[in-house]
Amino acid sequence: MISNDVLNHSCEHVLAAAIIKLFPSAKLAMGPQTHANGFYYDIDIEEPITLSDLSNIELEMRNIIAKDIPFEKFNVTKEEACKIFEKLNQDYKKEILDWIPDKNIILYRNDNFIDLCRGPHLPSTGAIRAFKLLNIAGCYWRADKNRKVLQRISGIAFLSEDELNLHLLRIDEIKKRDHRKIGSKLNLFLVSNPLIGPGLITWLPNGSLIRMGIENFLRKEHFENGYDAIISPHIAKLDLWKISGHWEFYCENMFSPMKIDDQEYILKPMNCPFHILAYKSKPRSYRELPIRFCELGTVYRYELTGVLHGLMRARGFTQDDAHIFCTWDQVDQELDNIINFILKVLKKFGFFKFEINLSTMPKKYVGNLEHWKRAEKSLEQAILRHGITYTIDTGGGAFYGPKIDLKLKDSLDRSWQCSTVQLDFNNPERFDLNFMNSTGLSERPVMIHRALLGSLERFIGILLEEYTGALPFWIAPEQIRILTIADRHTEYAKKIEQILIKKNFRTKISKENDKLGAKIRDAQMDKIPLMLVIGDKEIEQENVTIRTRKGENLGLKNEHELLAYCESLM
RNA sequence: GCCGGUAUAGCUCAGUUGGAAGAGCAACUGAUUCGUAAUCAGUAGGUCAUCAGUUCAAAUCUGAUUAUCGGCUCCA
Repeated sequence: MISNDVLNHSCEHVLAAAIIKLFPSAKLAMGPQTHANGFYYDIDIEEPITLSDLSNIELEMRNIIAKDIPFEKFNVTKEEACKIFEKLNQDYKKEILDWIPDKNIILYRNDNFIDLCRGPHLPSTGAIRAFKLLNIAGCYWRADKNRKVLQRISGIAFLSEDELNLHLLRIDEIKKRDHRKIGSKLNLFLVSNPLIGPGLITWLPNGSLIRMGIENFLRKEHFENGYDAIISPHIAKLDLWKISGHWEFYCENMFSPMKIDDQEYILKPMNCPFHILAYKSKPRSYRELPIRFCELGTVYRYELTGVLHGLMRARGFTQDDAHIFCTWDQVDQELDNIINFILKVLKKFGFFKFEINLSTMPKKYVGNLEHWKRAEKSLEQAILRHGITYTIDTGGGAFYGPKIDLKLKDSLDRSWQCSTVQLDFNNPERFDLNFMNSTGLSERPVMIHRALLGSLERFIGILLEEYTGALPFWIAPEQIRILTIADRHTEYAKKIEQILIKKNFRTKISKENDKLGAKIRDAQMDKIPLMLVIGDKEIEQENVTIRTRKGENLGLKNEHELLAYCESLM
């Protein structure tokens, strides 16, 4: 059984050999196989490679594969390797040799192409059955922006044409589902208006309905789970961010201060300081704990223009944020509640597969070590109690405490990080938070930051891609469209519309002077979950005919049956 | 921010060697009153992203700016 890693790795050597043949002056940098089933090679080459060059390179690669050249492994000393790459004029390889501690170096050879490589490889190039070059990109040597920009050619290899085609279909499917395309087709949001600015989102009526639907759902759930609401401003004095430590540790993600009345203010990158001050607004007793403050808080973070991506990565976004203030004894129970809450909410949106990442103390951190260890342990045990598989990201925590991130898996098997739970014993310290314990002594509470969906914008992006815009009934901006056969049916249609609106369903009457077929087509294109057809027959029997987005005709229903059916979809 | 693409009507896109700005859909107007994915006809819609430059002549060539897309974590 040949692993994908070995296959991709070998294909990458074929790519390098092809490039050297076509561009003899090219200097090869590095070319590992990627995590996502593929390979790339970074090369330093004078002339820019364009997409049209890829087919030539592919052609040369096919030649090499057709010749079925064996991969020969051989050992040399570092000095010998250095001489070989000197002769081949491969400076980057010589640099890589410097980082390798071993005295003996493994090289691989195909024909007259030699590369520095640990292997393993396929026996020969002929074993590569299917591959494709996908992309060209620029990137820095060793990801260091002070060093030379190289050209990266990336591609993918498989053991069979079928697998390759499946993969290409998947790439196609991902492109088709791009939330930015769906968003503009369905008039959901503006994200690229040059007068508003990059990474800033304006919700159009239908998009606003989706967002408000989610917000209403979240509010209801939070109140049922013992949270209290906070509403905080979008800017605050720089001093606040100095106390919280953000100005010191997070300033590269914050927008520059603005001057108001000789004081410096900052657009908020987080909601927590406001919730902390809300906690501090009066003396607290142990009887009040845990205190759970929630807010759909819009935050602004500076992101490099190059990393902005529709709703998925924006400069202004709204978090379903909450901060829980509790005693150390209450932490475990609270963590359990939060994980249950997260799973419940994500399942409501149709996500059932998850992964968890536990991120531990980073190099840049505040607080004492003992608290860090205790907090990391609490988080780990909370995960274990829920039996979800998890991985540990050493050093990936926030500067003020460790965290767990929950990723959901979508139907194309992509994972998205949404939920996050962070323990914080630093801010209570910084802001001098207290409560009176049962023995009359002042004690310091622990703080838990958590978000369920993360950013509403991003989550809606994920939903749109998951459902290709055809959102479930309960969250669809327009749930029901009423289609009349002829003008004389409009009056009855309006009556049905009023009945539905009174029950809080979102519905519209199709206004076009079109045939039924055209109205159905429009509704299908607009991804409306339910259509009600009204003609002579329906009016006569005081019924409507229900047609679903999937094309099912559910037949005639009276008012009561219609409402019951709609209710069942909520 | 950096590297490389891209920018033409609301949307999807044509536009040849530099020589009069195009189509389909959407919109609007009129006719049609129709039973489960497109009725017909007509009208209107543009500083070819912006600003400079080359040229007798620029959507087309050059430069800058803006926006946008793909990358910039994986260590032989």
